[in-house]
Amino acid sequence: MENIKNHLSNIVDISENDWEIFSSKLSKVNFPKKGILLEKGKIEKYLSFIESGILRFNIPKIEYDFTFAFAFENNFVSGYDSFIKQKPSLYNIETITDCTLWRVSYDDLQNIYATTTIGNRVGRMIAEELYLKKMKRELCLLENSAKQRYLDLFEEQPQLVQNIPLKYLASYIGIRPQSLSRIRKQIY
Amino acid sequence: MENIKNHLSNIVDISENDWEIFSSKLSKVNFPKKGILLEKGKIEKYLSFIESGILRFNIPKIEYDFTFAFAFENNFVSGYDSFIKQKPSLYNIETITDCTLWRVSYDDLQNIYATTTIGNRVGRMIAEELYLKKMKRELCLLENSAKQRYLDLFEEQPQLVQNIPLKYLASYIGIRPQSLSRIRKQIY
DNA sequence: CGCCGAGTTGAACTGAATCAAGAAACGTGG
DNA sequence: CCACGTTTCTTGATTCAGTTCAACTCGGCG
Repeated sequence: MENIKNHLSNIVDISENDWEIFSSKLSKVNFPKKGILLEKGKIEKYLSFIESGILRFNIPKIEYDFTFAFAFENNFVSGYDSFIKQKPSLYNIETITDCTLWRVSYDDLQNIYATTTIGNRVGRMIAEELYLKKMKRELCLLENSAKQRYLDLFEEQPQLVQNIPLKYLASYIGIRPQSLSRIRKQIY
Repeated sequence: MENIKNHLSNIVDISENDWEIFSSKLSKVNFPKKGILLEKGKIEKYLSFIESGILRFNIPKIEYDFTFAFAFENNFVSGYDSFIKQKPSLYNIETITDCTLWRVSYDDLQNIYATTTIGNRVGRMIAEELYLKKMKRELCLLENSAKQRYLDLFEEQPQLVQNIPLKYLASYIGIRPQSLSRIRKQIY
């Protein structure tokens, strides 16, 4: 829980009082490996902070299971578009490893938004943070080759990439598992 | 200015009073075609709403000028990452056509954030909106072929795409101008 | 032990990049 | 308002990265 505070403090000053209000609504949850946090078609009820573990965002397609994002320790995770609009999610979120999360429900968060200033600040900061991440990714997808994207990911999350099956990584990078296998071979 | 209110009303209820506070800080600016809103290396001072016109986000590279995003009428535009962190921007924002904008300065916005609830709500909503757009784009870049991305863009912004030079579009779609030229040929 | 999903490897194919040259459109100054 | 230079667009030939289809290996698990 201390990690969440640190994480938020990096972006904005939070008074003890504000932190009390926010943190009182957080509850701890454990998910086993391959657990489903959010199912396609369902509405996201939570905004979660990852204490430990790795998750993936995926679209279960007819042809193949398509992974387009990951979430790691000490970050927020949510089917944020579904969460914001409270409409059915277009994708699943599932755990790749065992996970421990701290989460706040939509209703509680709306309550915090409505009754406190810090709520909206925190909400804004989280949205901004997620935006920056997507922005970075957009540039990465446009500018870099598949090989470079793999190397980048590896550099950012070295120890974690080891734990993710190749096929998920391939899909995230935007190529086929066969191609990533060849790229790996070419690197080592 | 009424457009901004409508735009925001679509996402959240704003009281007349809140609107007064927010709108009092907005000022109108005109930019000619090829005008520079934000220069790489400078810090973004404004969050702007586009009353009319089209803009592009670009990175001036050694090899070639790289356009990675556009902004259209009735949307917010800002070097948002630079704006949020008040750090030098990694890219330019320039106008493709003549533009009329309504903008609020960083300081005024921080002031609104600090003194009102609606400020943070609006800020949160804008960040969320930008995030949703990037999210959509991420999926588009990963799932679709260059041809499909072009058709998508064309469908979304038909009359506007006409006004954008091919080379900017190509770069946005993630291919070379030559390739887009061939794709166009293939379509018509 | 045998199965199954994950990863590797090969060969043929395809979409897009690159290099290069010419045509069209555009802007500026005379 | 035309002439010129510059930028943008088109088209061709070649190369390359990544796809597809297919066969095979490896490791884990019932």
